[in-house]
Amino acid sequence: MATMIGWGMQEQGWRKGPWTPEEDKLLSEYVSLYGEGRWSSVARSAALNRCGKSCRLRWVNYLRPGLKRGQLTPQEEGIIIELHAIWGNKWSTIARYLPGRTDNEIKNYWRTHFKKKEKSSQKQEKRKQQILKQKQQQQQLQLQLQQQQQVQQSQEHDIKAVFSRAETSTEEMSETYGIRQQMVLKNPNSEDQCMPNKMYQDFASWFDTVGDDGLSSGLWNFADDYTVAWMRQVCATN
DNA sequence: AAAGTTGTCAACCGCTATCAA
DNA sequence: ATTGATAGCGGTTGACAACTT
Repeated sequence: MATMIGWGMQEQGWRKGPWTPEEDKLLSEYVSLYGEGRWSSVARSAALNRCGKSCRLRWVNYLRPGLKRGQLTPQEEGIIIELHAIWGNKWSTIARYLPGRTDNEIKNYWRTHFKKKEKSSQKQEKRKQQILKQKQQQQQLQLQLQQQQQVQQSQEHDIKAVFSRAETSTEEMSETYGIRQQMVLKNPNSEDQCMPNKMYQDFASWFDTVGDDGLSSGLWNFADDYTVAWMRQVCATN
C-alpha cells in the first residue's frame, strides 16, 4: 500500500492528479454501460485506479454529456449574481438553474470575478483617499500662499517706499530684496523647508486642472463602484 | 528577454447528509 | 438506535497560461 503526498502520487493505492485520456475513456465507457452512481464500484470495476470520489467529480465536472464549454454569457452571469443574492454560496443549487454548467465552474467564476472587483474597488478607494488628502493639503497651501502674497505686496510697497525715500545704493537694495525673497519663499508648513513660490503655483494650477474632472472621469470607474456596492448590498441581505 | 504577478480551472480535502444493514 | 459506507457540497490548493514590469 503506497502512501505518498501530492498530485500524481498514490495514497492508499488510489491514483491522484490530472486525468489521462485513457482514464476518461474507461470512466465514460463504464458510466454509459452501468449508469451514474455507485462510484466506489466504478473505481473497482472499471480498472480505474481512482477513488470513487475522484471518479464522480471527473464525471460531473468534465465528462458528463451536455456540459457547456467556454466563457459564461452575460445572461448566465446575471443569473449567477441574482441567485447568489438569494442563496449565497449554494453552488450546486445555483448550478441547477444553469444547464450545462457545474457548481465547480460557477464557484470558480464567482471567486475569480467577485474577488477581483472587490480588490479593484479597494484600490480605487485608496486612490480616492489619497487624492482627497492631496486636495485638502493644496487648499491649505493655496490659502497660505494668498496670505503670503498679500504680505509680499505689502512688504514690496513698504520697501519701495523706504528706498525711494532713502535713495540708497543698488547693492544695498539687492541685498534687502534677497532677504525678503527668502522669507516669502519659505514653506509655511515647515520652518526647515524652503519651497519656491513657482512650485506652489504650479501645483495649484495642476490640481485645479485635474481636480474634479480627474475624479469623475479617468481616475476610476464609477460603474464598477456601483456594481460592487450593489453586490455587497445584495450579499449583506442574503 | 526574463522574472514576477495574476487569473483560470481542474482536482483534492474535509465535512455533513443520507441510507441501508 | 447505531454504525459504516457512500454521495454530495463548499472551500482550498496547485499547475499552468497569460499578462505585466
